Amino acid sequence: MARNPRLRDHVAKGLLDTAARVLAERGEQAGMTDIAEAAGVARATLYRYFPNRDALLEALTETALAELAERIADAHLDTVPIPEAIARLTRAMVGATSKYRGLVIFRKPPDVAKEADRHFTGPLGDLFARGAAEGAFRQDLPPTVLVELYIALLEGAISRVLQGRLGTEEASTAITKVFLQGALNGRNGSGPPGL
Amino acid sequence: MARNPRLRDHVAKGLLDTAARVLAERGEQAGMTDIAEAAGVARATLYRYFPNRDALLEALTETALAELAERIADAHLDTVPIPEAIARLTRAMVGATSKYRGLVIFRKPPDVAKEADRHFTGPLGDLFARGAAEGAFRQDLPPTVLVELYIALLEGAISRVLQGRLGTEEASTAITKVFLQGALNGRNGSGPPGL
Amino acid sequence: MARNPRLRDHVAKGLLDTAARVLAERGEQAGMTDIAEAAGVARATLYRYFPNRDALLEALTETALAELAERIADAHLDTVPIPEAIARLTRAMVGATSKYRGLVIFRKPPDVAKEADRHFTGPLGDLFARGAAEGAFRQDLPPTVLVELYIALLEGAISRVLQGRLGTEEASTAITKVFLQGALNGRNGSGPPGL
Amino acid sequence: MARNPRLRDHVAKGLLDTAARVLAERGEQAGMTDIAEAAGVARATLYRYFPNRDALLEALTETALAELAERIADAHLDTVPIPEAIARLTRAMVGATSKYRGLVIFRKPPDVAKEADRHFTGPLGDLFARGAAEGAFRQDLPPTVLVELYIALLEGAISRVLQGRLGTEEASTAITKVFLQGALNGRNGSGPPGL
DNA sequence: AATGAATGAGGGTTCATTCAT
DNA sequence: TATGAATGAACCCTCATTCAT
Repeated sequence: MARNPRLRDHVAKGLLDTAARVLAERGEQAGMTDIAEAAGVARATLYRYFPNRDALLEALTETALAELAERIADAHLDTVPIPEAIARLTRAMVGATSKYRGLVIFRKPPDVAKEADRHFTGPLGDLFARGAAEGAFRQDLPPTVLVELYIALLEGAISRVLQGRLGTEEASTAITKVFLQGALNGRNGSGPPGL
Repeated sequence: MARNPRLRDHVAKGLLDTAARVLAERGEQAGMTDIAEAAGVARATLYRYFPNRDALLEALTETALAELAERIADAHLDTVPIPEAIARLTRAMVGATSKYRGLVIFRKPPDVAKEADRHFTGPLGDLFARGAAEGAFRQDLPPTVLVELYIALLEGAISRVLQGRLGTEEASTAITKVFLQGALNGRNGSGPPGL
Repeated sequence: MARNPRLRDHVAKGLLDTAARVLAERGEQAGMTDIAEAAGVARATLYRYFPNRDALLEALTETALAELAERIADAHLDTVPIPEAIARLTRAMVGATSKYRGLVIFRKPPDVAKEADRHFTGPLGDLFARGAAEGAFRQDLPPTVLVELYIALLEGAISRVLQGRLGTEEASTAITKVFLQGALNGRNGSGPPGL
Repeated sequence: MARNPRLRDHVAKGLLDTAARVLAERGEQAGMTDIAEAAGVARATLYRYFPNRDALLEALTETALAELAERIADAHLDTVPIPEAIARLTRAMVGATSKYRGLVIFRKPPDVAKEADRHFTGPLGDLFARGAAEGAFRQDLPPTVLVELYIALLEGAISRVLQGRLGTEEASTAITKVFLQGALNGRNGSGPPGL
């Protein structure tokens, strides 16, 4: 009785996990039926935990973003040079998102914008802002565009990881390498340090 | 009666155009009703031309890919150096897709794989194969991965163009620059040294 | 083709008839399923004619009230003395409503108020206003209360007719007699001694 | 343990009170959830006292009718003349029902018939039987019909009281007056001219 | 050939009811 | 005993698809 809320949260988490998996497999058009079925509960039970489909999706997004934020925080991006920071960020995101399927995280911008901005664009924006301030990036493209391209690479990589067309490590390494070489400022002749 | 097939094809083309427009406007969840309505015909008529929704989407993909292939062919990629080829290819793709909305072109991979491979992976694969043969690409990543990343960038760029977050030219230029600097082999003195 | 609208209206009328019957039988909580089933069509077909449950109920009410209004108009209440007018009105209403079940006509006041006022309260109000003006009614009760009681009698009578506990004629006669003797002005020496 | 049944009955009574209140407020479509919530117990607890919704409604009706019967008994209808008896009866019923909301008492006839007949039709039937025997009622309508009309007036009055369209006293007085004048035997020279 | 009409299957949601603690 | 959790059945509604004209 004392850990009733605990239990409840635990079940809810389990349902979210299942939902993540099912949405990843069947696509965003998977129905409540599919999710409930996959979770081994009745549809009505699913509704006990999430009052409607949107609530579930929202909770899913929130969870995914929270996990992501935690990983990003753990990476202490602000204590290392830009290249290393991007390498860490990439690994964090590709790793974290393999579970929550890119499509969920990178869903309709208006829908997630609020939460995403809080958890995600924040740190990422900080990182790129620092890079720009340090003159680490190439000067012929605005940092905002670089951010967009980086996210595009991430999305693509995550999507391919989820499809099994790329391994997690392989994908992380590849986009880190390509993006760093492609985006960093090569003026010091040095180039990014080895990964 | 002799040009019945002609006429039929012509009408089908018109329906596909409408479908492309409606799907672009209303998103992939636009219904047959919307399409038929927008085309000014009855739903049943739409079904006379495309036996079911999937057939329509397939035809749409096919058409889009064909248009794309034409543009790519027109670019004569094989007559110019790799960097220029990639620049042309990028412009062609970003430009072409504005009509058929990325989501249609880059639909569920298993669905489109067949057609895409025929029209699209073909030339694109040729290009990257030539690049690999010429040693134009960095050696620490397999060409297939580079192709994936390139496509990821394209998808992201197109998506952002469609959302109005990036201009067509801006997007083309940016991904060309970043991808080239990031993917090309820097041994010829340019770019940062290999990672 | 020419009588397409005709046909459509005809079918819609049929569905309304069935709906009236089913709602009368199963009560207001009868579902779209019941109605469609009773009409021998698929539920989706029912929705072709009435976009949702409320629309159907509204149409039903409207139809019932229209029929009622027609009957009332035919009765030319303003050409006869009050007692005869009330007798006619009663017959008209009890007769008309046997089909559309009182519950439909006398539904939630806020819901039907608009239409009801237009068709129904109008003539009825006129009649009682005239009666009041002529001094036909007893003076110890306000005419508005008399209207309410009259309607209450009507509702009760109709309900009992629908339940088969009273015959149509029997009910009409009874409430006419009782209401007239009870509501008319007995100044002509009649009426039981005062309470 | 000895007064377990006592306690049980006491709780059940409390639940019925709450149910009466909630049903009066939210209408007959109030759910078990609403009732349990308003009573401050879990839904399952409600089910321990009333095995299902119908049982609860039945118990509610039973209670209401019992209360009614008590009031009627208190009125000692058989000790006063018919007109006074009807006046008392009317006040008793209109007053009593404010709590149990007419809709509960006058529910689907087949459902309540059993109970109603036992508690309610009994005394009321007795009253009208006496009236008929005394020759108090008009002779041109059978007493059974008069009973029906009287109940119809009661229902209507109660309903209007509950809707706030009529005051309790106002309603009681009005239907008493109208019904008496309308139903009593006018042999003493009264009555409106023949229809 | 084109269409209005009809439909079955499914989607989200609610609610009375049962189960297990 | 009281309760939170779980559930199945039903409801309203939509949409891709088929039928008959």
